Amino acid sequence: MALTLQTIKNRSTFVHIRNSGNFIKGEFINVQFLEDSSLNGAMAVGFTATKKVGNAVKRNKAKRLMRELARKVLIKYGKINSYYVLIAKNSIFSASFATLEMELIKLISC
RNA sequence: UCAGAUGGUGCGAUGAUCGCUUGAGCAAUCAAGAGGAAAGUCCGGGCUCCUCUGGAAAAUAAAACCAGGUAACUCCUGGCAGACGUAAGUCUAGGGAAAGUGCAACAGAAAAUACACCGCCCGAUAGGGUAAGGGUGAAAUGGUAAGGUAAAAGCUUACCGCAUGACUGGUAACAGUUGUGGCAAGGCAAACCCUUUUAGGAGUAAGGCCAAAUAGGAAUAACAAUUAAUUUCCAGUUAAGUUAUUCGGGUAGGCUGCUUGAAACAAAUGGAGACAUUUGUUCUAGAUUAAUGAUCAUCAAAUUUAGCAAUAAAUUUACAGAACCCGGCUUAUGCACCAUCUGUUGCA
RNA sequence: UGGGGCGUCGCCAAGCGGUAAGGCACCGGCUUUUGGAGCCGGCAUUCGUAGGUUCGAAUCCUACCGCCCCAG
Repeated sequence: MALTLQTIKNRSTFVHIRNSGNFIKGEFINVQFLEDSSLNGAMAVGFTATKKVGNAVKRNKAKRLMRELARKVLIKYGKINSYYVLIAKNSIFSASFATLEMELIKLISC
């Protein structure tokens, strides 16, 4: 499977997704989702950890966790030609990795 | 044993699987990959650009016991003085109040030139002498004792304090000894200020290079049946216009700056120490939505729960993430360990 | 990266070396049949935190914490 996972790097695309995409609320992470046919069969992921999550160490840790989740979950279950933005919540550190996986699968599939 | 002082060290280890960043390689793959504070951005430098021929003064800001260390510092080391502590030790913006200006609520007679409010003494009053006694205040113009006097007073003497000359020790700050003076010079300079010393400004988003699209600029050539100016007409010229080519500036973006450096480690030598010198070995992060993670196993540590205990289960560790680079300071920090030292109690 | 400012009662704030003004809100009382309005009284013990200077600090100095603004 030749599915490539791009990362979103521009602020303008983040704003675009936030304005026109869907917002799905979860227990540990929130997801923003937008379908776009101009991606040519790829999938793009962005990660957001605000200052509410904690200091720099905690924000980095949250991003790493979400990156790992994206690699394991989104490649299998995600839709092609779509943007995903994962937003960390404060409770992400209290959950184990397996529960996070289950949560993300549930959020994506609905 | 308990309580403390100073200085220092470490932060999980090993293996497997899946991944991330950089470098090398055609490729397979191989190698490397966060800290003592990376933090706050509080100081000092390197590096780069700007201003200036070079300097000086003013202004502003900072520093302020002595000697040394350092590329430099407001940093560090050693010492001196003062304060605190039973002690080991700790702390100190620690120059100048006799250049000048200013401040001190309330209370108190008086808060700074003691014009004496009460009191004491002389005296018939007027007036004079007197800082010993008022009980205020944070602070009241040397303290105690004796002599002295009308009452008093460094007025005199002794001791203590203070100031100052000389000598001795010390590189010096300073300390000690001894003589002299007879108390003069109250406090606040983290109030203004004075003295001495230091400082040009901006920052790697500095600076350098490459360079789309769009818009605009310049040059050259061509087109003219157009418009305007040259008083009118014709020709010419100039300025507008269109097309083509070229040029440089420059935005997005990219490359560089970027990691070999006052470098790290080890040993020896010098020094009381900070530190310096020599020799050897090593190359040790370079991201830009910003790289170190996830899962499993064993061992080690901590916490919680259950248990009389052995032990079992769960959770993972404190503070915290490089962003041009060094030297410091400050702040945040759990646990374990090491070295030297002090006091107390008990025993010998 | 560099520069500047603020923090005082629940809210808005004055004071800038000598016992922390005021307004709104809140509480109690008076008045009223009741409420409102009015009148009287009450409400700051670490002046963001810690240390220092001083006889004395909200005020001066130093270091932290939080918030806001400006330039690039």
